[in-house]
Amino acid sequence: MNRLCLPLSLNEAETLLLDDIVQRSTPIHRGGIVYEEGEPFTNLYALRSGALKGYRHCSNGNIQITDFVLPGEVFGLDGVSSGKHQCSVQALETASVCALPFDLLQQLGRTLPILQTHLMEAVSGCVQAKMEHLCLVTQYSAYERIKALILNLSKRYASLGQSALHFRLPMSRADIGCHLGMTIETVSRCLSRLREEQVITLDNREIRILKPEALRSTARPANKP
Amino acid sequence: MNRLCLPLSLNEAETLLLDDIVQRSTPIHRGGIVYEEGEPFTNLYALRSGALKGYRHCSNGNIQITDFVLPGEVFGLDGVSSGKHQCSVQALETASVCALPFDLLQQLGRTLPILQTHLMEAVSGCVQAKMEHLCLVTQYSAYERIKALILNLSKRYASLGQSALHFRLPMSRADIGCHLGMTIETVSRCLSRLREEQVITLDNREIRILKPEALRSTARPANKP
DNA sequence: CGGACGATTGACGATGATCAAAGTAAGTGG
DNA sequence: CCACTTACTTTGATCATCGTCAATCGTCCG
Repeated sequence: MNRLCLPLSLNEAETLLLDDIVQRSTPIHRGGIVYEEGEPFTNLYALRSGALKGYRHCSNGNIQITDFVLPGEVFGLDGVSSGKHQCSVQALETASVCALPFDLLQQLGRTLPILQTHLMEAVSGCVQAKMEHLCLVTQYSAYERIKALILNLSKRYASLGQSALHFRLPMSRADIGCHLGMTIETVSRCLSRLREEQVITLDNREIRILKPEALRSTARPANKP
Repeated sequence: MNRLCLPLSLNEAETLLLDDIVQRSTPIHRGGIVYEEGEPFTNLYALRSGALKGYRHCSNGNIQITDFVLPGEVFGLDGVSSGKHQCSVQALETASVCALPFDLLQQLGRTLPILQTHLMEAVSGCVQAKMEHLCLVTQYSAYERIKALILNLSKRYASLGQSALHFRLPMSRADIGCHLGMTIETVSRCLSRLREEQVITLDNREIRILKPEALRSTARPANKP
């Protein structure tokens, strides 16, 4: 199992143990589904390459994109508690995914306590991220939200060892809008504004960050402090 | 332990077991803190009377009210994963709280599997609620959000055996605004509109629902379906 | 080559934030 | 018990933001 798959600090023996339970899947093409809302929760997953979006049908039937998954990230934690997945996950572009059967992971967790810890941290980080996202969406303007998303992606690409300043947006404007709670037109306008202000250059989905510091939102949120 | 505290279907013997570990606290007055963000997670809590708000400091220092707690509800689940509370909880009015030491709960869970199950369901329900809330905030107009909140409170009061159509809002307009992502003025205006439309009557915080069916948002969300 | 999809841009209007003011409730101290 | 302060709420006027509608353009496919 590649270190890309789970960012754990394991020794070689431990890595081999973990390696045993990893199942590699055939590549999933654009639009392909990894799992769907309501399916029984059996695996955690790690994304090896490509990009995914997690989304959910709200009570009204609307779709809400809850998160984007980049290579090296673990996903599928929705459903640990209920035993059923609460979200669906779909490929934004051709993707390769590792499946980690959860019961085996838990078994392994008994001999490798660090695995348990990492798992817990992952769940907790996931919840925390959701709350930060809620805050972003309720308290910031569309422009600030876009800046935050770009910054977020930038940080995550950087932590994958890729360029923090030059990458390709794997998702459409519609996906961004659905994630941040705004229309595609507003997404497009905000991106154009960032381009005009020479904070970024943008060629379709190819983005280059010119002024990283301008993305760190020093601006106060829409609501009062 | 009162059945109000944990809505579990336990037999008498089991109830007695659980009763042993419950710690009742002295009443907490308006503005009092149950626990704060960052504190180590040691207890689950059940609210016996009064009302609470859960809130969080976002990365920008802003406050986001994540939820309101009504009597009979369990809270404190934030922090199960990380071991530290991710939210703070404060009393909106004089409140009485039961503390359930988590380690004892887990111990008890080994002999009472149903307790484990209920706990898991609680966590999962909590996550689900957060996602519904995200959906509400990103996709609905201020007016719809207010309707949803009233309906939500109504249902919860009903499930406590209180009137679903006549109750007192324990929180200020500012709290509502902070929870739903809008200003106090907009909150007030939406409430006034509901009054004009004779969906509710409202005397300060005393609310009476005249047309419950009008609260069930048949209206499509702000964004496209 | 043409059709479908995605993205951009403009014009317009509705929603909701902001600023301001006044009214109401609640708590405090005499 | 009342005067007074403070906090909370309501309402109005104005303005910015963002959604809607519409047209155009570019890109990716078959």
